[in-house]
Amino acid sequence: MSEKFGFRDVKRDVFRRIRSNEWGPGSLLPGEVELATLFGCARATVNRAMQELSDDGIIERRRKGGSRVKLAPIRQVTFEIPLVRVEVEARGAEYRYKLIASTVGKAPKWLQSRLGLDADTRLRHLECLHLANRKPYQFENRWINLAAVPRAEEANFSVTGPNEWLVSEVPYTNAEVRFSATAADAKTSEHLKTHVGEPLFLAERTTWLNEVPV
Amino acid sequence: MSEKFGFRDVKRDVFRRIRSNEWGPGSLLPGEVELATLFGCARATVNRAMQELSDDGIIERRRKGGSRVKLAPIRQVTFEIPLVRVEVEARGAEYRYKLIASTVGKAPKWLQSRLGLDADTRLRHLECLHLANRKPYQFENRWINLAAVPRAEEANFSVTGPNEWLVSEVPYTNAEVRFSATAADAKTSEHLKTHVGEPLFLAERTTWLNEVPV
DNA sequence: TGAATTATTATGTCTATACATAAAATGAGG
DNA sequence: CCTCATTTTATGTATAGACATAATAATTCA
Repeated sequence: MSEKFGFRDVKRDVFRRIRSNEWGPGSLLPGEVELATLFGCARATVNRAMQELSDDGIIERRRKGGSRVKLAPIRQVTFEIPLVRVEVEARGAEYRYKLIASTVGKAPKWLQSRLGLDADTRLRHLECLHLANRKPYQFENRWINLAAVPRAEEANFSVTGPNEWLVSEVPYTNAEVRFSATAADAKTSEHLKTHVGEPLFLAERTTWLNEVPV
Repeated sequence: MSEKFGFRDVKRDVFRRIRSNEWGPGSLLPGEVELATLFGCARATVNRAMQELSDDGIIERRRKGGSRVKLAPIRQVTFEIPLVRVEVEARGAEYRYKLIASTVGKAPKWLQSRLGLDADTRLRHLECLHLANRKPYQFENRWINLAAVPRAEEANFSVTGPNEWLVSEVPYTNAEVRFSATAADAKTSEHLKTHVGEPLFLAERTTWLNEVPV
């Protein structure tokens, strides 16, 4: 017989019908009760399925007036930022890490204004190189706000990179990531990522990753 | 008195405690029943909250053995790919679109192998320019698989860009997006996005976006 | 002792029911 | 015909209770 329909099945099936154009973009699709009887399950089950489809950006829902297929799909992309080490090792390459420079001091002006820091905020500045098979893979240029992460002042980054260190020390950071591609001169081609820290406990991080073309 | 605790409140509060390091990275946090009594709500409510935190990549859950705070936060980033037009207009600039070239023919070899197409798959090739305040903003170089979207053969792209057209015509495409920054010579700096179509009805799309530095 | 079996436990999911809420539809006055 | 109050309706959320499932812990037996 037909097995039980769980919310995953419902979700899958609704999604299938959307893809197959049975329910086209913008069209109003059946109400939860209707779908519930159609699939032979409780409304709550359908609800969860639809909720997730909504979270996934497939459909749009409004009280009274039902759910409709979103006009513009694909608009959100989620992707992961792997640790460099993991990234390198995933390619079967040998990972190496090298600390180039490490200083503690005040923030340069442009950084102050960009992040809204006090003039006398002390930062630790690190420059490190990540290597894959002995060849430069990524250059990491990082400022760590010592007011946010005091322990970073004494940490030893000669073995472990600051990224991995932070990940294991700092609970959570609200990150804002921005990508832009500027014309690449020999040493300055960049993906620029800016992590702006959360108010209370959190790190404010700024990272310039200069990717050397493979 | 204390208002009712909904799953949002639970989620918020648990998240707060994680950020404040009350429950640090890797630590095991209380079970659902415990949290339920703590917040004075049903287990199902807590469950939903935790489920979402899990979806958001904040915590990790395992049957028997509870939920723990993820070691590596921030690893996923979700961002949106806006329509170029919207993006431009959001900056208060005047949007203009211009079709440069439009041909129909077979796929070049490198494209065939990249997407796994038949040798005689017919594609429509478009080159368009998106302008902001009369200045070039983005160059769009797009191939549309006519086997997947037959109607694209007759569509007129002189007024509406192919992206917007597709969005309104094609139900859903499973997209794989890849970014890379190659050294930018005058006309070829690129974000490369590859959309691999879904089996049945879906578009296979390939888009090179050459961003001209502002 | 070690491997196989069973019990325990936390999460995963479904259900029926109830009430809340936002928005559309309706209807009453003006 | 317009405006405002009222009703209707689909989704949003909470709940108790039940069973499923996976993984660990405990126990049994060879």
